[in-house]
Amino acid sequence: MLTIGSLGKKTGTKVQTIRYYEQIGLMPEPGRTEGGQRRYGDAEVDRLSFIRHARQLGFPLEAIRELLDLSDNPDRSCHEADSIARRQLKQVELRMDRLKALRTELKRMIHECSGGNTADCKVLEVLRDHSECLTDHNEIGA
Amino acid sequence: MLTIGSLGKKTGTKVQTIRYYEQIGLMPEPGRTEGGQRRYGDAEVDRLSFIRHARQLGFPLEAIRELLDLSDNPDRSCHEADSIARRQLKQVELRMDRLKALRTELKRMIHECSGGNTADCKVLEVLRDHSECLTDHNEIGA
DNA sequence: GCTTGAACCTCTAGCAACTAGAACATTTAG
DNA sequence: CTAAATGTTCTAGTTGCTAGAGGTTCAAGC
Repeated sequence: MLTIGSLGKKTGTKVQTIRYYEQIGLMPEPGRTEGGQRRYGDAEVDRLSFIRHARQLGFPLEAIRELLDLSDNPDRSCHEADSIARRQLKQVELRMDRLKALRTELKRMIHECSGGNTADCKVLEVLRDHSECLTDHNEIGA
Repeated sequence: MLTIGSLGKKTGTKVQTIRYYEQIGLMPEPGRTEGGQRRYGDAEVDRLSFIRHARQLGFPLEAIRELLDLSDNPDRSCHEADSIARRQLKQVELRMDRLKALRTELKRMIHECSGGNTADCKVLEVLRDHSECLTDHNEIGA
């Protein structure tokens, strides 16, 4: 039986985060000692590892909730899990495209900075006048 | 003189967002009508456009605050604006690297999904066992 | 058995950058 | 003059945690 601290160490998760996952129903309410401290078993280690791994891959918690649900029902179709993963891939690709445009613009901005005073600073100039931009960048909402 | 709604339309900003920027001191307190409604002039259009454009390039509001400050003082060195932009570029490149690793892993996951039931779903399997991963992906904190 | 210190407990509030809604006031066009 | 559109303030919600206050429990050493 593991304390919350050792579970955290085993899975690379902060203690607060584990309690947060419990609060939002992503982790089950574990058993407690007489004194009221949480104690975890192997199933919880697996579940938390799953969650953390999915988070590292950028899945939002709601998607992870669905994936856990699918994982708990081995007879359901794999199709749903597949489509969640595809959705996530789309998100990642969308964000990559946006970042690519941003990088282009930022590089151009910096490249042309001559180093005088701000009156003729290229960085500020570009920010002042969007029409100087070549790419269609929009990071807001990414 | 523009109402807050027309300023929003002109700059592609939601009304609430403009008020939020005012609240955190990024936009100045504008003049008001007798009835208490905000009215804006050209200077505010420029300032808000600057903010929005910087946001589109992913600059955090605190960086934008500094950039606006520099923009307001034309005799200060361009160097600071330049280094803020360079910092932003670093961030963008870091995030791109992470996303690249994520994409690789997600693609591999989906590619190998055979389409049966979840008992032998590759997506879930990969999430369960990190050791199946080839790349060092970590999107958390990105 | 007792003490001590690390780790645990709950609860609240904070982060970024907005967004949404309630409940009410003002402005403007017909 | 009325009605609709737009404005006002205030509060709370979003995502995914993180930090702190103030108190309790556990395990080890003596």
